[in-house]
Amino acid sequence: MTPATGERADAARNRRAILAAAERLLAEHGAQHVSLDRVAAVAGVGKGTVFRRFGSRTGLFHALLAERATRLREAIESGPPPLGPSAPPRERLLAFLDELSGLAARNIALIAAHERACADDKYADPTYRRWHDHVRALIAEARPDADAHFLGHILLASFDGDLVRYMTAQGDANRLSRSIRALATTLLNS
Amino acid sequence: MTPATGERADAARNRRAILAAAERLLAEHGAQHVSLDRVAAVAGVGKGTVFRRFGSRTGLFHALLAERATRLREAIESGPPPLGPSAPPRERLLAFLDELSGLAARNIALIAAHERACADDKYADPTYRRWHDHVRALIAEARPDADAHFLGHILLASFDGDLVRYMTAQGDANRLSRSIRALATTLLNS
DNA sequence: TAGTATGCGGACCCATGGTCCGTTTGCAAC
DNA sequence: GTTGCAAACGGACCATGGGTCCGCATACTA
Repeated sequence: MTPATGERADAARNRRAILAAAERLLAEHGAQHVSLDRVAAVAGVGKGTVFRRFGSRTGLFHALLAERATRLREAIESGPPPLGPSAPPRERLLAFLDELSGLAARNIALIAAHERACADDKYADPTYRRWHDHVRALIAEARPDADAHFLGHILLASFDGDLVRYMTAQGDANRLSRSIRALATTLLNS
Repeated sequence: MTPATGERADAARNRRAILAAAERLLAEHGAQHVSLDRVAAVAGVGKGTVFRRFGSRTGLFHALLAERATRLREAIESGPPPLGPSAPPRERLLAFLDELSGLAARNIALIAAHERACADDKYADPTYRRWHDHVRALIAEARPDADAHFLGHILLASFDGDLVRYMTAQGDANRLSRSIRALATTLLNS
């Protein structure tokens, strides 16, 4: 994230190393066993460097998630339909949820780590807010009578770490996205 | 919870004191500032006693929640309709969700504390499992075609600590239960 | 090549969950 | 009462992990 134009060469190198290390530890051990000490060690930098770069544990995981979500964000903001602005809200919402399903399924450990890093006041997390704003706006457009704010949170709850883990652990790789589609369709069509 | 017939008098007294202390701290400070040291201090017992009684932080909050949920559990298992077994699934589910809304609204801090205590593998928590089993069975009965397991988790996600806090912080005391009713109705009738 | 802002790293601090064990105490048998 | 002991107590102690600090190193600039 944030290439920060004026960044010194060693700083940039370390930033990449830290992100890569966190990613690797997340993949190897669960979300729960990634301490910043270990991240620093694996990245080959001091602990202080991690904090200077990312401010906190929360900041680190947010950066990691934001990096992963960049493409999706761009597609939503200015891409072609069905993700982009020109598609009708129903299709756009379904397309967005599909993409998010894939993202979540591919990054289970990251989602879980990010979740617990944001445990108090998860609604404050920028990525979550962006997603929620998007979903809420689409719901409000498609169904002006509903509590779009509430339903937005509910739809995004489909990507809760435990739920994604459960839904993808059954050998049926598409169950998650299928069930979410069904849910969203129901909510939009009723 | 668990009166444990053979329990010594001092043990019983301390158990009650600990639960009361936890409850009080939860109410006074947020869910995040309740350390077991403080609970022990406020209860007027040693830290070891807290752990001997409840095993862990998770165990303590589970006991607290279970205590609060006892009445609801009994009503579901053997009470009169609409909560009890003799009511039709639709009404039964709506009644259950209503009760849970009230419970959640009255115990926001506890819900939040319990949530983070069960952060890894929340589906392992006995109270959550009981609720989910109940909801899932009712959904499956009313709508055999749906992914009842998934929808059960989604419905229960309505009682996420942050969401409850948000929904009740707007001055409109009934928004939570209204929106959940609407959601459940939609899911059951589609 | 020298000067400076930027970055580095790891020792350090502290909060907190969890353990351990010597001491105390409730309870029951006599 | 007295006594014996299982049960419970409590708080010192440990390990972990997030976060801070500051003297030292180094990438850039003129």
